Amino acid sequence: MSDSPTIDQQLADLKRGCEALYTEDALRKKLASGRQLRIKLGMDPTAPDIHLGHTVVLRKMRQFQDLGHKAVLIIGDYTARIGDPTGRDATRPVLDETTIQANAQTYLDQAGLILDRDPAKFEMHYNSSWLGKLTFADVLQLTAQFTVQQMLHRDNFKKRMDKGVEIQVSEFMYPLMQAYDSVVIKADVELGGTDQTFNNLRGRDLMTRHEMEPQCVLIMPILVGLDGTEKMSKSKGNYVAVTDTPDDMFGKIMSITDPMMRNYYELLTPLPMDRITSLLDPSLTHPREAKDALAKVIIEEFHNADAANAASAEFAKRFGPGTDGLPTNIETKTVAAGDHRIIDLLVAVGFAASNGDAKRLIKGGGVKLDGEKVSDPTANVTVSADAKVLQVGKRNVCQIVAG
RNA sequence: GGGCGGUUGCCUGAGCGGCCAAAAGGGACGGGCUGUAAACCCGUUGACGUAAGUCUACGAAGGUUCGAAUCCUUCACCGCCCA
Repeated sequence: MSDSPTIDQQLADLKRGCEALYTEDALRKKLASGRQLRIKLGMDPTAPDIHLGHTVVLRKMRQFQDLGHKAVLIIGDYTARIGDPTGRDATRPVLDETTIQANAQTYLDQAGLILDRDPAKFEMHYNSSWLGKLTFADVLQLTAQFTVQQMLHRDNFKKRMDKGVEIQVSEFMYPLMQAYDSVVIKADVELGGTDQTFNNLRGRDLMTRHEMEPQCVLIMPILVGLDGTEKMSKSKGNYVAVTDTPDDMFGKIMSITDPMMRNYYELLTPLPMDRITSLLDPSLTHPREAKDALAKVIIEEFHNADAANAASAEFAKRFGPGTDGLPTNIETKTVAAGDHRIIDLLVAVGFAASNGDAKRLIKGGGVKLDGEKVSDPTANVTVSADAKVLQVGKRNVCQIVAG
């Protein structure tokens, strides 16, 4: 960021938000060496949609890049054949080649929103390019560097043993392969989430055995999802995708709880800590404002400042006091002209999952037509060229036109 | 190979042969209060039907019953114990 921060400053910045660092002294030494460090980040090409949770570690990578170091992205296309046992209590299904390629590309596109793709600071490799060339003898040699005890020590293997859930022998290979990646690309630092600790530390072991300077391992915490309890993940639906629209991002971020703001600020924004502290002090900043600022900073990163401001304004217009609650751009749905039952319209525009659902919404008092609450589930609506505004709750609004 | 126990709605989980579309909690959704925050309060939560009601659902397939999520048989998967 500034001209040339001291090593201590650099170290402090890099440690921000981080959960664990193996080891601080080693990293200091590497930073002090003055050479461009090779920062490794492995990517499992199974989940193509990047969300804020993934960006925690990507942002850390970007920090290294900004200090002049090189991001070395490993697309684990070969490791994906096994499936990372991490965080699983069952074996993962194996992906086919085409899917892996497509996912890797998507990942790259989206990670590019955060990483600096300047070739001087960025490298990408598919680990199939070296893992695929190993002979059986090579693999044997590799396996000899690790022990079964070491593997069984690992938490999730242990759990699966206890529960009697099968563990394929091949799954033991996953950490080995990942460790081998570090050897091949001569990593100085490997980044990962807490769930990667075991794998990343194996990289240190293996490098030591290869008489290399072992990589440092920088572990970032897992970002908690919008619900405030589970980790952010696509399957939980508690995520903000980097490809979300500014309005969506804004709305989602505004819905997090106040206590979560600290975590999000620290892990998802570049703001200095003292600034964050004052934003989070309710006597200095109203929590709503702090959240608004948080949302804007995050949106700026994936879109731009104008989009962020627009999203904020739009949000205020829709949900602020003294407004009609209607979005600026109301989505238009076309329906055949003539009379329709209100419940059919609700289903047709996707606001209700079924007729029964539509009736329930009406009975619950959640449906409005042109601003008027609808209370009769059997009501009919005449659709013509004049747009009628249909609302369910505060979030779902569209206008209906004959078409 | 033998013995025992389990498999229920989005999830957890209770379910005397009829009163079970299935308790309870969670989640989700709608309403209230707000800062679309949290907490809290209220309501809803299989499909179709204005409704009466009909249909589909309790691992799978058969069977016994006027009637089965509940009983029997076989199968599948899981757990525990013995060899």
